[in-house]
Amino acid sequence: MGDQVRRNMPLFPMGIVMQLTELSARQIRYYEENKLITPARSEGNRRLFSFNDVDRLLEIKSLLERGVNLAGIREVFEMRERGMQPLHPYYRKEPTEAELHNHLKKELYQAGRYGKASLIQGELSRFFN
Amino acid sequence: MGDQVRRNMPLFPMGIVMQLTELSARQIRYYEENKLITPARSEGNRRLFSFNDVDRLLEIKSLLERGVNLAGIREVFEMRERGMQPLHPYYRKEPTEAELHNHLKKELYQAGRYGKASLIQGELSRFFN
DNA sequence: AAATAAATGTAAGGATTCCTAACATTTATT
DNA sequence: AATAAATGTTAGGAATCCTTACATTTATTT
Repeated sequence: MGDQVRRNMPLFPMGIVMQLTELSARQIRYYEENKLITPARSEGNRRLFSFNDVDRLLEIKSLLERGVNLAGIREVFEMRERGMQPLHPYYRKEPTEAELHNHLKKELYQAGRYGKASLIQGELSRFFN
Repeated sequence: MGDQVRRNMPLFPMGIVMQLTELSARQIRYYEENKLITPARSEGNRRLFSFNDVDRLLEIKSLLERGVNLAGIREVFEMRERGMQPLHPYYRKEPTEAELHNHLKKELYQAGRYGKASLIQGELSRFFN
């Protein structure tokens, strides 16, 4: 339990995360804009990223490289949060039904391969122990 | 081996390290001035601290709270680096002989107690796994 | 193929964080 | 009391990051 706390501690500034993930500031901010990450902020409004944030960014990058778009990635994350059960159309809100689900399925289908393994392609935290 | 690499990665800016250690910027810079830590620098000359740096700072703080002065802490660190063998007066340079050794010994003597355990009193890295 | 949308680049202006240097203060040692 | 050690405080300047807006590239849709 304290583990999640630690992994969520706001620690890294933008510059470091850019190096760690090899993403541009623009990309990182755009992903935040799209609710894929929610880094903390300093008193002066600067982003402070946690291990979990960095992990997420690495995963986002990996999925993007596999051709999944941001909407798809959002789905993946939501699925994970809801406990791995894929969303049923019945529970969907407004804009879709099976479409999005199928779309995602299709996207993920041809993605069952290896990531680029740019350096770390999973959990950054596991990198530090 | 890659472990040491990771623990030496420059990751944290001054502000975060201040929070993590509850030390002032002045203190941290002063300890660097006295060769107790050697944080990396960004291209723009900003300090970037590693896990090892933070660990060291926490240890410095703990030793200071136990009454050890900076010279004593320097000795402790040197001893550790040289493989735990306490320095023999014979090998000392110029300014001292048994004095410093005794001084240190005396300092450490009344210090065989518990630290304040401000939050983390050992290895920060162990905090993240 | 043209239009639209998604993802990223780039630039400007401003705010925050950090830097060094210098001097002041507090605490301990001589 | 004088000196030294450790820390505080302030000033001026530089680096990093912020948001906003517009441009470009790439993919999708009509």
